[in-house]
Amino acid sequence: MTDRWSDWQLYSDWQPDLDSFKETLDGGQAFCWHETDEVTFQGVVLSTPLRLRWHPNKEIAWSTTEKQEKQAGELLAKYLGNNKTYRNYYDTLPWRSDSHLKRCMDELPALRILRQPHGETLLAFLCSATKQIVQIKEMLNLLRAGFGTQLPSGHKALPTWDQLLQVEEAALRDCKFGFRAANISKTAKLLMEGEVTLGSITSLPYNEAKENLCTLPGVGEKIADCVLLFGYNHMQAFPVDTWILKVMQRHYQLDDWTPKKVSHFGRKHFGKYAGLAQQFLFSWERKQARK
DNA sequence: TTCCAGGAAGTCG
DNA sequence: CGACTTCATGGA
Repeated sequence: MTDRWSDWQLYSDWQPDLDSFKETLDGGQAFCWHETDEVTFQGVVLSTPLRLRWHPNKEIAWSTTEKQEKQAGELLAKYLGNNKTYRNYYDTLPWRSDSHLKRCMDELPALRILRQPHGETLLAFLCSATKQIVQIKEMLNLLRAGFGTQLPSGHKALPTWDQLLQVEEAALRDCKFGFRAANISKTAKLLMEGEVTLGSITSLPYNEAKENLCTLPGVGEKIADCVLLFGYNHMQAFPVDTWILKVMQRHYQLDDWTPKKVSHFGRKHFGKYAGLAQQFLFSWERKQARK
């Protein structure tokens, strides 16, 4: 690594507490961040190496490698969002009438939904099926190390979907992808053929975008919702995984509901920013389990 | 050892 | 439609 990092700069549109900072970056939305010390994360988004550091006055500082400051600043503005948007999101969620949601929001008062690059989000969540977060990170790190593009700074970018076309399925299995390898290879071909493209989904409303994503092998409702929420900024998407099923059973008395019904309930009950509510519930439940 | 992990898709009744 | 299997791999 020939890290030559720029000076730290202030990110003025987010003042999180430490827990919200950590949970947002490394709580199961993104898998590219690793802690370098108690208050600092390092990662590579597309071809931009980044460091983010939390300060006790709740200011966030960032730095990138030299000559990338401009593109890094623009990327972060989209990736992390801004105070004005989130004041509206928080205010719109039904915490006034939902005491469990309020409890979850009080615990992580500055939690945000990342807005990640489309291709990287799809790739990550195709890896996510019946894997723990640490394992998803390992798979993606192996892929990055083996098949990613070398950056001038010495870091590596994740392979793009075009590049994944050149990666044999067996090589993916060597990166511990298991049965997910075939889905990645088939998806790479389908995206190349152009019936569904990551760009064409951008302009579609939530339901149509979800239908399109679900035509890709290995993408069902849950993974589609994750990609739409964490990549396409569809805040009404309500991913239902095993944790959320547990949450809705324990705290909302939805016993024996199917994931499809729970997803529908979530969008109705929590409203147009249901995906943010989902992340509060998800993070809180996981934190309880760790205790 | 057994169970489960930010599931999806195929089969069977 | 719903219930059950299989898919690979490793953590708890």
